[in-house]
Amino acid sequence: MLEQTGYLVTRQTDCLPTVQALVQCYQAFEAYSAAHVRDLGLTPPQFDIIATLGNTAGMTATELGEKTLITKGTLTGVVDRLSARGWVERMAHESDGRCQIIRLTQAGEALFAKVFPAHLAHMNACFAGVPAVEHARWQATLHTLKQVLRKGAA
Amino acid sequence: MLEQTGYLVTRQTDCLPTVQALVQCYQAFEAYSAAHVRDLGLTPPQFDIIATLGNTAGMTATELGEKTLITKGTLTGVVDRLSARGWVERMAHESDGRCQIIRLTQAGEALFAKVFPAHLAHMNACFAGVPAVEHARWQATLHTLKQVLRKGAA
DNA sequence: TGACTTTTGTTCTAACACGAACTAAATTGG
DNA sequence: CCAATTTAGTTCGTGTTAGAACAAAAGTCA
Repeated sequence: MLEQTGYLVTRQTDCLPTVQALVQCYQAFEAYSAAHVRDLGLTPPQFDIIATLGNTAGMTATELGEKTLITKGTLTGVVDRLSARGWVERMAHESDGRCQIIRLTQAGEALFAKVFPAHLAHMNACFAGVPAVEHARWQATLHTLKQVLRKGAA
Repeated sequence: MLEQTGYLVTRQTDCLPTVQALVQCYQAFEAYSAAHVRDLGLTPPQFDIIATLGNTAGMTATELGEKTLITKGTLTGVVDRLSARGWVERMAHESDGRCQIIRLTQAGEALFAKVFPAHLAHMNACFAGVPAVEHARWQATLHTLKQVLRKGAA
């Protein structure tokens, strides 16, 4: 059946190999990155939040969720656990009673100063010897592909 | 401090933009794909398993886990739920008492025949008008990047 | 001002994720 | 042939995930 459609409909390039390559690529990254984050004593979302709050004066939960792509329902729990360990704190917003500012504590800043450079070095080690030109090519390709996927979602 | 290292050590290209582009690209795919899978009444892991078992005579849980990249501990639960809905069944392995064969039931085959082509079409719609050459470029780039990330993990 | 709407964050449910501990079945070595 | 090891799958604990329902605070507009 499928073989006979070629001359009737526009031949559709199969996107499966592309999608599979993307998924496998991402999973390779995730495996490499998450293992190290775990060694640092954090979960990937926890690391994301510490990294996002580092070197800032804090931000609202909504803003933090947008930057880390963590939905608000999930964010509550993750922030709860980070707060319980004394790394972040919630503060009332000065003018908007609905908002709260989430920011690193002193201990959180210390943790950030320790784990962020360490993880960056771990990631860079993976890319040792890769020229900047290659990075530029990768980024261009990934941005194009991202646009295609976002366009489809609209 | 960081600005002064340039002449002492090999200049290290920052991999962060590349990694961020990969993550954003994957999340764009995931959002687009998962929304449709959910509309089909399945979760992404459930769809993965149905798709993997389709057009096969079944396979062991270990094999299924390797193909879908679902950890064995997680797989038990996902298969439990699919089994409860009557889409897959567990069968004893003929020679190895530790193994079991997991395969689609009749209802599972019917589900596969319905949802797999539908989801493939949904994905292909996203890539309408993209020439095969572009797909080839994307796949080559993603494979290269995957190799880099896997090499680091070794 | 006061009803309507939007925004913010929490809570809830169902499901997934991973590693570790565990049982049972096979395999290996001596 | 039997003890030690490996492999297959389940169970368990902790944490993440999305979406939906919810309450409180702001904002809108007549």
